[in-house]
Amino acid sequence: MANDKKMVEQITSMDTDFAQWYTDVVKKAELVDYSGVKGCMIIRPYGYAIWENIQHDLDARFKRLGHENVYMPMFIPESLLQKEKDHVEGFAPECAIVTIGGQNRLSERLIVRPTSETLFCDHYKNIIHSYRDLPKLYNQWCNVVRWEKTTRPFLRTSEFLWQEGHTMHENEEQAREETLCMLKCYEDFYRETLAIPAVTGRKTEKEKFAGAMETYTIEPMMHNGVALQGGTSHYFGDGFARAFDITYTDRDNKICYPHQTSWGVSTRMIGAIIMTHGDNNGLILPPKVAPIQVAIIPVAQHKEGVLEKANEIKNLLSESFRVKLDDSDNSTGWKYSQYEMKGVPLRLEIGPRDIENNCCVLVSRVSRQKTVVSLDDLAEEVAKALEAVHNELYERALRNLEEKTSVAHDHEEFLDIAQNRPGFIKAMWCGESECEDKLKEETGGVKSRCIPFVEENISDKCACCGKPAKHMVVWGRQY
RNA sequence: CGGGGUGUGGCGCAGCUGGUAGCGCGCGACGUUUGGGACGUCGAUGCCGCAGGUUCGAAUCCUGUCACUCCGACCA
Repeated sequence: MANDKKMVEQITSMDTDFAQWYTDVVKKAELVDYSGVKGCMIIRPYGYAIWENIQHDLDARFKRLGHENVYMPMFIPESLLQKEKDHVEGFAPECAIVTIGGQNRLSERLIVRPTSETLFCDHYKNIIHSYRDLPKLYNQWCNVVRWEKTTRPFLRTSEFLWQEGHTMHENEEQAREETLCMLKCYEDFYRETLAIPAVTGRKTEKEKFAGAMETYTIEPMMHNGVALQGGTSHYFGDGFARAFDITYTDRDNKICYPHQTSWGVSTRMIGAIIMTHGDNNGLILPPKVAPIQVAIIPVAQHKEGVLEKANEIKNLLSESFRVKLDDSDNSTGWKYSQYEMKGVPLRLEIGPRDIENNCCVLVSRVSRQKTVVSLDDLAEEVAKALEAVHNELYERALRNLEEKTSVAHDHEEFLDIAQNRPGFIKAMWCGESECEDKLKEETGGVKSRCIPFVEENISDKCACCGKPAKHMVVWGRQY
C-alpha cells in the first residue's frame, strides 16, 4: 500500500496550504474548539491530555533541579506593572484591564497578568532578606492573557497556559548559570520527550524580552521551514530587584541586590508538535506525550474470542502504556483512519487469524509499516515500537531542519535564499539592529532567530552592510 | 490594526433576482456486514451568528456588530 496515499479527505494537503492544513488538523483531531471570545480557545480533552503529559514531564524536570511550585494572583495592580520601565513598554499594548469590580469602578485598574515578573518581585521583596534566603527557585503553572491582534489555536491565543519560572540568586554568575541551565532543560525536553530538534542560542538586542539583559531561546523548525519561538530563558541582572527594592544582606554583612531569571514554555509547544511531526493524514504525536500510545483495533470483533483476547491484551499493556481498545461498531477501516488522524503512535490489530497464531499486528503511525509480533513478549515489542516511533520522528525532523538550513555568504546570496528557499539562513552579522531591520524589510519578514552557542565563521563581513562581522546569526521567518 | 473570504441541524455545503429551509455525511433504532473510511429500512435534529432597519412578508435587501479564516504589520 502506498504510504503517501491521502486517506483523510477532510484535511487539506499541507503542500496545498500549510496554514489551512494546520487548522484542519487541530479541529479534526479534536484538540480545540473555538469559544465566543476572540482568540480564546477551548482545549478539548484530547488536546488537554497532551498538555497534562507535557506538564507532568516538565514539572518533574524542574523539581529535580530544585524548583518549587507556587501560585500567584491573576491580577496585577497597574502601578505594580509600571515599576520596571522596559517591561511596561513591552507589555502595555497587549494588556487586558479590569476596571469594574462588582458594581463599582475600581480605584486602581487591575491588569490581567500577561506574565508575572512584577508579582514575583513584589513577593520576593517580602521574603528575601539574607543570602540564606537565596537562591529562590519558584515556578508556577498558570494562564496568562495577551490581547493579540491575530490568533491561531496554540500558536497565538489571547489566553494561553504556560509555566513561568522566576528565580533569585546571590550574584550574576549564579543567575546566568540558572538561565542557561533552564534553556538546556527545555532543549532536553524537546529532544527527549517531544522528539523535536531545535537551534538554541542568544537573542539579539532587538529581539530580547522586555526588561531582560539577556534572552536565550529554543527555536524548532516547523515542517514548512518556518521557525517557532519554542521557549525562552531570561537573565535580568538586578534591574527588577532595584525597581522593586529587593535587597538582601550578604556574607560580609553588605546590602546587595539579588540577580534574577525567568523562563517559560507554553501550550504553543502543542502547535510545534503538530507542525513538526504531522502529515497529510493528520496529527502524529510523540509517544511520550500521546494521550493514547496504543490503539487496539479488534478485527472481526463479533467472532468468538476476539474481544476477549483484545481485552486481555489491553489489560496487559495498560500496566505500562496508555492504551485504548476501540470496540465500537465502526468499521475497522474507519478506526484506522480515525486514530491516524488523531496521531496515535501505534496501532495494534488483533483478529481471529492472529489469535490462531498467537500473535498480533503492530502498525507504526510514522511509517505505516505492519509488523507481526508474538503475544508472548508483547509488552517488550510495544515498548520497542514506541521507541522506534520517537526516534524516527526525531530523525525525520532533524533531517528537515538540516535540509532547510542554508548558508549565505553575502547580501545578494542572503536575499536570494530568503526569496527562494524556505528555512533557516546562517549568515554573519555586524551587531547593528539597523541591519536586522533592513534585512527584515528587504525579505518581507526574515528576522534573526538567535546567535547560536556554536558559531561558524562563514565570512568576516556582515551579510547586510559588509562591515566587519561580530557574530553568526541564524535567520528565519517565524510564527 | 490594514486587505480579502466566511457565518444556514454535530460536520461539509446548497438556497441569496424576497413568500417562512434543503442535500450529503454524521446521529438514534433494527437487520445484514467486518484485515484500510460497509449497506439496507425507519427515525430525530434548525431563533439561517447577533442587533436594528426596509417590507404585508427577510436566510435572502440595507446598516451596525460579533466571531472564524487566509494574507500582511505586532507579539510566547
